[in-house]
Amino acid sequence: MPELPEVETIARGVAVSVRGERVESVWLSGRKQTLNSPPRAIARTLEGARIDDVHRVGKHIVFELSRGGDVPPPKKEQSAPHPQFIVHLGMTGSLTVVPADKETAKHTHAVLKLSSGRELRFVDPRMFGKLAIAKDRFRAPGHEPLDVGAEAFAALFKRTKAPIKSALLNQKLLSGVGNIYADEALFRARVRPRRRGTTLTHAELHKLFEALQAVLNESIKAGGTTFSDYVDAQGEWGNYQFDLRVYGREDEPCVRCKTPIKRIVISGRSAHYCRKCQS
DNA sequence: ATACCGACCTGTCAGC
DNA sequence: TGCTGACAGGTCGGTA
Repeated sequence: MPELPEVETIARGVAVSVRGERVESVWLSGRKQTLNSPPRAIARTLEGARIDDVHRVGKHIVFELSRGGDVPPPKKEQSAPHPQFIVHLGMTGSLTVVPADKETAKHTHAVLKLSSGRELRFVDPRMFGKLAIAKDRFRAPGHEPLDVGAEAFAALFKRTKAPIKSALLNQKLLSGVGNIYADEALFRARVRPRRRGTTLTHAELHKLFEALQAVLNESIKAGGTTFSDYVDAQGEWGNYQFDLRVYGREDEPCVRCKTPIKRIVISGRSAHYCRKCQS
């Protein structure tokens, strides 16, 4: 489900709701595939911890934890940085902060009881999402799409032989771009998804860089894209689905030239483009 | 080293 | 109505 703009929207919403809260207890569904750390480590790290902040790294949501007010840590751990709680939403994950008496949704895999009496709930029907604990300074494998410079961006794709569409989805290059925004950025830059990175000119790479920044920033402003089930921390829908120009518009007329939008499959993912506008 | 492919899961929708 | 197959916003490990 969620790509960078959706994850950013959720992280901001969750941050406003839970900053400063203490985690009183943790319940996990026990489904192992939803966890990337042992359940005991997750419970032990979270219980009693204070949530200092919540932010996005790539497609991950990072909770910064501390134990302020507790007994000071033993000396050897003095320099140990604060642990982090990492949430990846996969395709269908959602994270909401709700009153404790709200009915528990099907496919709920984690519930954090907060000091305010509310609960932070992780729901994920397809179980592609993951919960984990990081020791400190969690890093995404690739560059942040909104922080990378134009030259670094160009260099990244200039040396990859894969179709540019696949390269944009490769989280080791850029962390945060998914299927929707890859298609949208390629359309705006007028680049065909099957073009190999090595064949792109510097001008094309530069246009692609600008296009990607634009679609991501515009979508964050709109609160992300809602297709079926995505909602932010407050349960609100995003609005960027109304601004999509190619994604999900197979056979509909191109907004620029009226040619029907094509859908093809590139390494197992659908790619949408205009065969006239994108060369 | 690089690049595809299936697998991991459940839900929904179109077509028969 | 109900079955079947295709498809879905993501990522991983195995294989060529």
